[in-house]
Amino acid sequence: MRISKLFGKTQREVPAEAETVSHQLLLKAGMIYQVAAGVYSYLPLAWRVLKKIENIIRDEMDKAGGQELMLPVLQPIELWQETGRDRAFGKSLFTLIDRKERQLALGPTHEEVITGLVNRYVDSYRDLPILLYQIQTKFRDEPRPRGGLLRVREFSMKDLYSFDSDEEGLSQSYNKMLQAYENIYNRCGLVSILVEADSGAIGGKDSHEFMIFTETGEDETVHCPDCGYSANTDRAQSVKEKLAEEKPLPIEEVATPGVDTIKELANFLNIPQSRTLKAVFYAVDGKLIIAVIRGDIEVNEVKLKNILRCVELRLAREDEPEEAGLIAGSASPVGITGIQVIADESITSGANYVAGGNKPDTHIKNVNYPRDFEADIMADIAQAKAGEGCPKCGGILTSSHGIEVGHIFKLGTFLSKKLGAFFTDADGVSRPIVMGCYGIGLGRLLAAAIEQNHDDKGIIWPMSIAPYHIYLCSLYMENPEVAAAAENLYAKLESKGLEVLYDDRRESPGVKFNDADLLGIPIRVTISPRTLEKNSAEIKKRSEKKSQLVPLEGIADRLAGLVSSTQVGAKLAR
RNA sequence: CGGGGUGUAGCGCAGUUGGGUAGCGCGCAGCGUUUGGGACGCUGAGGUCGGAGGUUCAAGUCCUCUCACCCCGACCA
Repeated sequence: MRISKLFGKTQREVPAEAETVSHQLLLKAGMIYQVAAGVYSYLPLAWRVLKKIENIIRDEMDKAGGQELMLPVLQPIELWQETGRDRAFGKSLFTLIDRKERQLALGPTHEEVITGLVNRYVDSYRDLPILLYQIQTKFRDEPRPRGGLLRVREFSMKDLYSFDSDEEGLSQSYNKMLQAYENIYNRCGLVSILVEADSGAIGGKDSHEFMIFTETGEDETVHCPDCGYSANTDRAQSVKEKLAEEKPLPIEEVATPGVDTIKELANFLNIPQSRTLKAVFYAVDGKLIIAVIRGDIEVNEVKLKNILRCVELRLAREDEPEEAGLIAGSASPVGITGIQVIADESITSGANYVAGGNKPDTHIKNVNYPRDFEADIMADIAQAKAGEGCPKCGGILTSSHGIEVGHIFKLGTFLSKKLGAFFTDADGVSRPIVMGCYGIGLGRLLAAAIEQNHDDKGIIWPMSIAPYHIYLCSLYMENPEVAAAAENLYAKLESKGLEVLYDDRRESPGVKFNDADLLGIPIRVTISPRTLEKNSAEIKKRSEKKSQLVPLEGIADRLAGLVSSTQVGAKLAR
């Protein structure tokens, strides 16, 4: 491809609104164009990258035994109502009304549709297992699109669905996908890590995410350097600081004027925050509840939501506890009735906590569970954080930010039961199909690749997903010898099947070199009067500082070798 | 939805306080001189100042309403 003909230009300046590196570089390189919030056009360079990623994914899915098919974006809303996932997705579901006044959803994912399809064609255990996948556009009306391609409302995604006759089969399918995903990230030149995850609106039991660590990642994970335990903080467990056991003392009121946060309370009484009990109010599907947890620990809302099996969970507004007759700032479950109390397991150890007095400017000392209050539900609703103990081995957890580039789920049978997808087993008994699903967002993967592979000059594409292999940079195109040599080499490289981006513009060297660095093509070949004096061209890898002068004689073969030898990228970390 | 912010030429911004002929840099077009790390000179094109309503002799600037986009929280590939 000649740059003089390429649609899209690099830009010197980039809109101030772009904050993440990948967003800035994609805009600066002229690879994407924003049409609306979370909606982008891909220009040719970005599209080439996306197709390369897609082909790697397709290849690995096929190798794992997947069969590709195509499913509709338009889906009747009834299908979503049948599984109840219209409520789980809530406002994220794009819906529209057709001319006959029927409500349709734009598919945010395709479990419902594919299960219906499988139901029609699978009758017997002999038809199982089966792995089906599609790579296509999905729609989610995200509350807040952000970070360029990292979080958008319309995006290309690969989803594979597995259908097995039992849990054992599901595990096998799951492991196949696990391996395929590792291969995908590896081939895309990305270092990813597998972490335990929450399944969210998709539903199901076990799920894992593949994370790419970056400074700007929106997900937080904890991990244990000792045993390798890794989990998204959405679901991570941890061993909290242990408190000394004490003999329970009698309850005692204490005046605490002007104190209404845990921090103030601890300071006021000169005790650690871990000796206090915190009461957090949530509105759960319109109803008020209290979450009780040790003062030094945060409530994990994902865990809480899962336990309550609710659709909407949010922190209560300030006026809501008051309306219920509760004193925000001095609230506790002690002596409270008529409101659901969910307590964290952390409060079962330790003793003689300080809790709210349910009266203004008053707290109570020596509160002990279960002596002084009851919990309707006792569960782990604690947020894990770095420095706490590993739940598996007791090591010290660390944490890091990352981008979720893949998510796999063991769905089990809840969708097949709801949608009536049953098969007949070897004993002639009708059973629900055991399902799994496995997703990768292509655009996000593209953005993550940039997040992980760039420097202050621009992108550094891994060879396997680079839009082109070679940036052919000819300096002083008006010099006929340069032009002739460059054209000659361009033709030769293309004839060898190499993908060449040929900078044939009459621009100054500075412009060309800067664009080459920005666009991040893995290998740069420069031809100029200077190199031609020695019958040579200069070869430089984008990822390295040094360059070398190479004779034009045989250079095409040499470059072909260089391209194939740099195909495979980083190894997967686990 | 809650909080914060921004809308002026394709892009980056100034001008708004205190109303008075719409500006700068980049980019774009033409000519010339240059050029191994974002060159220089001259000439030129390009703007419903996000939109609607209002105040005023006069509105980018003041008032009201509204829309879009970005950032922080709840959601996800």
